[in-house]
Amino acid sequence: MDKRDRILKAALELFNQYGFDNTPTARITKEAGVATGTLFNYFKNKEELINVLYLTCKESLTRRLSLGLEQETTFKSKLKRIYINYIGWSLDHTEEFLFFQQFCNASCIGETTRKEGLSKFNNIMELIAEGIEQEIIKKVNLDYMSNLLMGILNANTYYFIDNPSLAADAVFLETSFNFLWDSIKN
Amino acid sequence: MDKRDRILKAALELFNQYGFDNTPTARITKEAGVATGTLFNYFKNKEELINVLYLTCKESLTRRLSLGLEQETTFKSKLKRIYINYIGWSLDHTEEFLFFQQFCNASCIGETTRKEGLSKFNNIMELIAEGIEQEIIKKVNLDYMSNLLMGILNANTYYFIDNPSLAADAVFLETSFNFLWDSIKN
DNA sequence: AATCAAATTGACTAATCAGTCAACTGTATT
DNA sequence: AATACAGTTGACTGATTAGTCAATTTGATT
Repeated sequence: MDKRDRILKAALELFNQYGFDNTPTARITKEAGVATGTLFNYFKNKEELINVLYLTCKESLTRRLSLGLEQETTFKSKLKRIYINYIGWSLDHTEEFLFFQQFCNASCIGETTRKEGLSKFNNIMELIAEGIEQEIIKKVNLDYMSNLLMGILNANTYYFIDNPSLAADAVFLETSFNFLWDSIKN
Repeated sequence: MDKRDRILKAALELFNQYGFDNTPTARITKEAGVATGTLFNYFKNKEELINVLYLTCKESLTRRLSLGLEQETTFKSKLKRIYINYIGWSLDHTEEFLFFQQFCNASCIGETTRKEGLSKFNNIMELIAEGIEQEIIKKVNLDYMSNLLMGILNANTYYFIDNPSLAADAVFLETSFNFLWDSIKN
């Protein structure tokens, strides 16, 4: 792993544990095993570091979300695939998931970064819009629907992270998806 | 309003806007119109200040949640009352709601404070447990259920805060509750 | 071996901030 | 008027930290 990656990895863990402002850059570089100055060779400043981290994580997540999506034929099965991919990614990348939860609304993430991150969800938003149009799910504002879906999704994910053994339990995974589905289905 | 209250109010707004570590105590006292030393007459240190703030807000919320609850007779109507009270409180106390969202898991809130805050929800947890026992709502782990309920509740609340005009719309309020109810009902 | 550029280093600086404390103020009591 | 005292003040201190930069190392090329 090159120095840039080691810095990103150390920053991820330390930002999660201590927060952005309570993590000295000296601590990050020490954890990464490089000199304090090296961080500023790869990143203009501490803010750029966390913004790069944000986009890197988001990209990793969105790649995972579309995995196997083309095989699914119905709206419900597509949504379920996304649901399972989201939880799977979060269990495989717990640090990254928790990083999002903590920093998705933090002011150290710039407006540009946030928008770039959101745009990666465009195709999912389109899928949901279709579901509403075709009256498969309840007819409400798209903003409302996506907001609610994220709320349910994250609540479930937190639970699976706290109880990782349940994630292997296909029955419970199905049950948990039904909480989401029953909420929105027409 | 006495100086203590002015300090709490200023801290609430500034912590929300800039975060705990990015809010100098000097800024809080300036906003409150008192000297920098005065903060430390009322609070041992900056951490005690945010912990007191947390418990003060939580108490205000829990008082509101039980408002008119005794008039409701069925499980569903009780839950709906709590739902409406929660959203109503959050709209009346947006700063306090956002404070919770930002700091409920922050490390500056002590373990003791967090436990004391959680205990205020005990009677609501009991209500939910009854709903499960009586098979009115789906049979799952109480932790899972409360986690999911909070997720749906907060997602809805965020939406109402962003679209305050909708909160006066009784039909939409009903619709939004049905997303929650349909998710959990048996 | 000699040369050069790019990467890396870590001591250092300028700035910031939590909390202290000696001095001051206003009010109550005698 | 004198005394006492709780509340308030804000200049100050010791500690911390983001970012700099001149010196050093590395590794490729001739």
